[in-house]
This record gives sequence, structure tokens and C-alpha cells, in this order.
Amino acid sequence: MAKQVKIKDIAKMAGVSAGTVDRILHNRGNVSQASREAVERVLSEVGYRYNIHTSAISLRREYRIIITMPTASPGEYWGTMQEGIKHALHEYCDISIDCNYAFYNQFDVYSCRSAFESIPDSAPDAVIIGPTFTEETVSLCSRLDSRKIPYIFVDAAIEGTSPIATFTTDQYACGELLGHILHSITPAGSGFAIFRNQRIGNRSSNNSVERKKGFMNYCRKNGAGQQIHETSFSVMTPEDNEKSVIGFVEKHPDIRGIAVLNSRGYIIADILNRHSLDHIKMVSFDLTSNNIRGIRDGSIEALLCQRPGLQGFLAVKTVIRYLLYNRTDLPLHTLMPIDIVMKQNLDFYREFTEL
Amino acid sequence: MAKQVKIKDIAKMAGVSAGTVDRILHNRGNVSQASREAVERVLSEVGYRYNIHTSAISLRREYRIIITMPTASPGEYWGTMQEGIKHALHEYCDISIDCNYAFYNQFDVYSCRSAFESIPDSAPDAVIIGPTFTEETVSLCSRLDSRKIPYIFVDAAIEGTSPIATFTTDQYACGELLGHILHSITPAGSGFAIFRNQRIGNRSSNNSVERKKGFMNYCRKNGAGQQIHETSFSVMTPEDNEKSVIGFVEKHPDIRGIAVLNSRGYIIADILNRHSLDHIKMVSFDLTSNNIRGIRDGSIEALLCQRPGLQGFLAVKTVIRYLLYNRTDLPLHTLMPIDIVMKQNLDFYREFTEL
DNA sequence: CTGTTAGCGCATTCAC
DNA sequence: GTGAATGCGCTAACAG
Repeated sequence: MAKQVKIKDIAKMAGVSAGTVDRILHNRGNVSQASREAVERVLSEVGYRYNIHTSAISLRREYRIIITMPTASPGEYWGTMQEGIKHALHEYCDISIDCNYAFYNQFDVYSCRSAFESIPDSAPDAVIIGPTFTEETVSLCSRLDSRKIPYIFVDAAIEGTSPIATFTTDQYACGELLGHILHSITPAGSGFAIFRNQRIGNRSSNNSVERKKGFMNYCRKNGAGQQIHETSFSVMTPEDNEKSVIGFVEKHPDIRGIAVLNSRGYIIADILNRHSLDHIKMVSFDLTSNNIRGIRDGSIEALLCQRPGLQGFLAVKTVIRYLLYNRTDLPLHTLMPIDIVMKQNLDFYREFTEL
Repeated sequence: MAKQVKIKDIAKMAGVSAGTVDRILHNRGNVSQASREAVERVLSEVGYRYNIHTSAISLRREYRIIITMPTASPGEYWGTMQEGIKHALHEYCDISIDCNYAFYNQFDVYSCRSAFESIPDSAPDAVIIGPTFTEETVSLCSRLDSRKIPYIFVDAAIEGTSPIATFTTDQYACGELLGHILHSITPAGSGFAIFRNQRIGNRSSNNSVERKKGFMNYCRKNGAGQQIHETSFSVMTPEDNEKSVIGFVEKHPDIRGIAVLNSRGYIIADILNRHSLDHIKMVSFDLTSNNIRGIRDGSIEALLCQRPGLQGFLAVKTVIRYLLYNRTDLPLHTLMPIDIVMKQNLDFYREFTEL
């Protein structure tokens, strides 16, 4: 291992003192042009890297970050995201980070507005955003931009904003993968069905839209899904679905594969299960407790998962790297792997094997 | 966040000095029974945790670790493992770790013996072992045990040893999963084939044996694979396989699914591909460059992957936690997730999204 | 056996 | 503008 070059070394090489080098590294001004040039020349030659440990201990300032995303219980998608965040905070417990949450109801735009309202004014050092409503998010971001508060997206990116990093999944690819799986596990000539959830304000989420595109495209290109039927169901009042779902599949007896393009596959799976419609294979999204139950009892064939825990973890890690070590080499947009989880590999998908 | 209690605090509470507390935390001896008890009482009350940053910088000792595993090129299984190790070493570049490799040829027991030979005598602080040959490994471990040198297994565990940690995959579950996938994607009543590779010394690797058990068991329990044919092929001289593979599948026209229980699926896939035998679906193991090619061109349907990179990464991380922060809460045996990689999600499986 | 102390590399005053 | 000085919490060497 090559010996790391230290600030003092650089200072000596550039003929200045350590303090000056530090001022330059941190863009803190009060440096003469001559010193700046000398130091930057040395810097470009030797490739300095912070020692994160010493850096961390002497940085005594407390950082405040705000995390805003939909409310969730532990077993759900956003719950896992929060686990990841907690995990990162724990890993970095030696750095003092004051972390505040601003949760909102992902089905209620008003709750989102009121959650976003006071974020910029509380002047945090950074914000992590799990976005749902486009307009509200754009408006939040522009207020953050004008205060120069950096922010990071998880789960989804929003157009017209400038986050310092984004962690998402390629939803279009998810759709294609879902199409492929359904195609592979159903007999030739099968029909498919897409189940959307009814959204308040009649707008499908962006993620679902992309997934559907990918799914349809795969089917078209590969001759999968002789017929593709489409319907919707209610997440808020699941008891209403029983009749309509059964009616739907009876009306379309060619259906052998169902794609539920959000994380509520278990709702459909439970219904099919109760009626022993096990000639129909179902694939849905995300490793939620309910879906896990569906995988276990065989009512769900597979789940496509996007590592929400890792997303949260990386978001925090990136904030810290940005704020404390002002790293500029952080990837702008990171795409998560799409994990295919079935009964046989389910047990090994605990997030945070990563210690 | 609760304020962390520091060594000085503990010293004050126990009525001793910081040096004494440090000696106790590190089991460095030279402490009176009275002091020890006082400190341990305080410790159990307040729950001390090291500040890894300050700890790291003042730890001026250099640690030497030896990593022994099969030789490999970058795109291969063991190559990815080494990537993970490198990655961890990079993440901890502020700790001086002198890392030496002792590679051996996984097909040559003599090379393994000579690689293991001098490891204990060089008295490293820890050893990371990617084992292949059982006897040789057991012997190495017992020599390490008698010198109290800690070691960690990656990829496989070996009976009759006492590592401080192990990172593997549940190979039996892999076999079941493979059986399930093949079952799902082939028409009812299909026959399957298992391809083993010919091993020098006629011994199948332990991993393959477990995988086969899982596979057979799944098929038996679920009525998958009307017939299960078995044959072997040569990894060392792939050109010999063409005729025998084609002969084999022609002789058994019921075969619609092939399981290659090691990472050499591409060898069979290439042959099937050249002869346009695309009614036969193939599943194999590990994200190697050659297999990736097979996924891309459609000759391999799916790969089961066991995150070798993460294994290497965690092994190093664990060594460091053990050696430097003498943590005792480290998991003894960690099972990796089994990733199912297909054409549609291939591109997102770069290991080390984890920054 | 024990307390004291000098660093570790960096960030941040504070005089100059 | 700049350099020297101080402290972060911990380790390890040293003097008692």
C-alpha cells in the first residue's frame, strides 16, 4: 500500500502551511492566488485523499438533515427504506447528525404540502426526499435550490430538479423483466392481466406507468400475452375487490398470468388463493410482509424488489460524504439491482447482511 | 442521539485512569482484580462503544493478513471475490493493513498444499480462506488454531474447524431454486439434465454436491423433471465436449432443461447455441464474463449468483472489526442472498453499488 | 500494577 | 493572507 500523503506533506511541497492547504481544500477563501496555484499544482500531482477518520473527529460541528417520505410501518416498502437510514446513522454514530423526519401520507397531497412547507425554513444542511407528488416536489426543490440546500432523491427521480444524487430502479426494465417471467412460466398462448391500483386523483404513479410501458413493450416484441387485459383494484378498501377480481378473471378465462404493478400484489393473491385459482401465476413488487406471506403460501410466484433499505443507506452515506468530506466524485444517479425473489431464495433476502 | 460515553468518563466513574480502562477494553493484562471489577461494572451499566475514528487514527500498529484462495482472472468468480477484498481495503485505507495473497490452483491439490504450507509460520494477524480441498484446509486451520491466529471462510465452510466467521451461500437452497426455475419455464413432463464437470481426483466439489441434492429433492417433491439424466463435461479441454454434449441431448430427446451445477454453464450453452438447440433452457451459476455473454445472447436463461464480491468485502470488514475493535458480536455464519440474474436485470448487477 | 503523556491527522481558532 | 497552536478521543509507551 502506498503511503497516503498528508496535508502537512502537501503544505511542505507547496511551500505554504497546513492551514492554507486546508483553506483551499475546503474552499474557505482568504487565500492568495499564488498560494492557491502552488497548492493546486501539488494536489493534481499527488492526488490527495482525506483521512476520513481524522477528518470526522476534528469536525465538531453538528449536521442537521431532514428526511421526508411517505409514512410506513416496518414491514412495508418505505419502512425498509427507513431501516436503511437508521442503519447508516448507526454506522456513522461517531459523527453527530441530527436527523428529523417529515412524513406524509402518500395518498394525500395536502399532507405532503404541509410536510414540505417548513423544510426549507428550518435550514437543514441537507434533505433526503422520497417523492410522490410531482408539483409539490418541484416546488420544494426550487426553494431548497435558492437556499443552496443540497438534496437527494430515493425511490424516484423528479424532472426539473437538481439533486446531488438519486437512487432509483429502472422501472421500465422492471416491466420488461416482469413480462419475461410471466411469459416463461405460463403456457404458450396465455393471456395476461395487469392490475393497477385506483389512485385518488386518478393519476397512476410514475413508477407504475414506466413499469407498464416496459411490460407492454416486452410482450409486444416477444409475442407474450396473447391478450392483455387491464383493470384496477382498491388499496384503501380491499374488501370491495373480491367480487370484481373474480368476475374479471371469470370473464377472461384465457388469463394465466397476472402482473400487479405496485407492491399490493398480496391483495389479488389472497383472493385468487381463496378461490383456488392456482392455474394463474402472479408476479408483483417489493418484499413487504404481506407479499412475503404470499410467496410463502404460493399465491405469489415471484416478487421484483428494488432494495429500499440499500437506497436509504446509500442516501445517508452520500449526504455524509458530500457534507463532511465534500467529495465531488459521487455518482449522480445510481440504479439499484432488480432482485427476483421466489419461495426458494426468500429467506436469504434480509437486507443488511452488510453489517 | 444519546451522547456517547468516552473512555475518560468511564475512568472517572470507576475511579481509575484512562490507561487502565484501555488495558481492560483490550485485554492487555496488568490490571488488578479490583480495578477490573470496578471498570467492568461501569462498562456493563453504560454500554461503551469505541469511536472507530479516533481509534483508527491512534492505532499505529500495522496489521498483516493473508488471503488464500484459488487464482482467478477478473471476470471470474474468485476474481470478483478479490474485487470485494480490494474494495474493503480501499474503504479502510486509513488503517494500515499489510495484505498478502497466497493463491493456489483449485484443480491441483499440490499447489494448494504449497500455498498453505508457510502461512502459519509467517504469523499473520488473521487469515481469510477460500477453501477447496478439505483435508488440506483442516490441517491449515489446526495449525492456525494452535497459534491462535483467527481465520475466516468465504465461499464454503469446512467441518472440523473453528473460524471466527464464515460467509457462504446455502447451496442446497440454490439447487432447489434451480429446480424450481427449470420446472417453471419448461413444459409439463419435460426431462432435465444435470451437467457436472469432471474433477481431477474424481471428487465433485462440496458445493456441487449440495446443489445436486437440493435440485433432486425439489424435483422429487414437486414432480419436476420426468426423467433426470446426468453426465459430465471437461472444463480443462472444452473442445472435447462438443460431440459428447450433442450426442447426449440427441440420445435423450425429452431433455428440455439443463442444470449446470457450477459456473461453467457457458461451455454447454455455447454448444447448444451453435447447434440452435434453443428449445432447451439452461440455468447455471455465477456472474462470470463468459456466462454474462451467454445471458446476453440468450443461450443461458438464468444464472444463480452468490455475491462473491460482497463476501470478500465482508470478510475484510469482519477481520478489521475483530482485530481492531475486538468486537465479539460478529455473526458466526452469514448466508448470502441468491440472486437470480436474467437478461432483463443483468445490467443492474454491478457489485459495489455500495460506494 | 497504575497514572500520565505524547502523538495520530485534521479542522479551526487566533494572533501576526 | 498566513502560520502556529489547540483539541477531538484513543492508543501505547513510559515513569513511577
